[in-house]
Order: sequence, then structure tokens, then C-alpha cells
Amino acid sequence: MIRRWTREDFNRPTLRVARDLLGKFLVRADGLAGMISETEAYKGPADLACHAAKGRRTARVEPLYMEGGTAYVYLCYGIHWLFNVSSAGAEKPEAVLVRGGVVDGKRFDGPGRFTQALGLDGGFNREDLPTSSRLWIEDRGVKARDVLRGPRIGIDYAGAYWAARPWRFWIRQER
DNA sequence: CGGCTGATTCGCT
DNA sequence: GCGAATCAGCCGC
Repeated sequence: MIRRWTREDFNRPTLRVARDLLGKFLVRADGLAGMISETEAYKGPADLACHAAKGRRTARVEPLYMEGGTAYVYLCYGIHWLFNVSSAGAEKPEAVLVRGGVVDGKRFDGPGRFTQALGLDGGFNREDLPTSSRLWIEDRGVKARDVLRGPRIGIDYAGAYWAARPWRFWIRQER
């Protein structure tokens, strides 16, 4: 049975959303879909690794401040589109970064690779996933087992404390 | 308006 | 393991 995520699913504590997104599917209207296997939580103004750190509020990061379920897609290093979805509610600039998933049976580890596999780019920025006809999240009944948790990647610039928060979640890969 | 930087990835050594 | 690719956004002057 398939259930589409609603506003209420996104407007929950960010760590919960990050954990629960594992095993869910990011679905495009054309049928292309990816099962999410790795996420990271970014928790607002106090989190120095978050783009809204210290209350920063610019045009780019505005999606973080919008209702839960708003896509935040930005260009990193001038090359890679990274896909996030806002969480926790309007005016709470928190979000979950999708760092990997499975598309067409193939694993795509890395946030840039995953978005490329799904053909996502800045055109999906600010998309409202609960109501969009182009992009949404589906629960297809997959139970995420063997969930692991650890520090986030690539944010050493935020300092040792924030780099050490165990706010990355992933499904253990068999090999 | 110039300079710097990054929630990454890939290719070469 | 290291550095290049490549550019929008952000900050300081």
C-alpha cells in the first residue's frame, strides 16, 4: 500500500523526519523514483552547519523557513545539485538533506549523484512536496531495517562540536 | 564590484 | 591522497 507524505509528516521534529525518510521514495510525476537510503538533519539557527546558522535568512535559504515539505535544492561547488526538504514547520529553518538512494535498482551514494540519478536540479527548488504534481514522497511499505546513525559529512568548517552531532542516518548496506 | 567559498565528485599520482 | 572543476551567493570594501 502506498501513502503519500502529507504536511504533518514533514512538520515533525527534524531528527524524526530524517530517520523516517529512510526507505521512503522520492517520486517524480514521470514515474522515476528513488528509495532514500541516507539522510542528514540540519537543525536551524543554533546549528552552525545549517545554512540558516545564526539566523541567516537570504533568498537562497528561504525554503528552509517555509512549511515542512518545501524542497530546498541548491548548487554546491558550482557543479552538484543537493536536494533537501524542510521540516519542523514554518519559520523553523530546519531541513533534511538526502545523501543517497536507490534508483532503478542501482545505488547512488552521495547527495550529488542521487539528485543527478533522478534528474533533479534547481527547477525543483521550493516545490511543495505535500501538494506538488511534479514531485513528492511516498511510503511504499518498505521497512527500513538496520538503521545506523553517525556524524554528518563535509561540515568540519562548522567546528568539532557540530561536526560530531550524530545527525546522519543510513540503511546499512549489505555486501 | 572583486574575491572567496562550499552539506561534492572525479581523475590522476 | 590531492587538487581541479565551476559558479551562485555572500561578504567586505
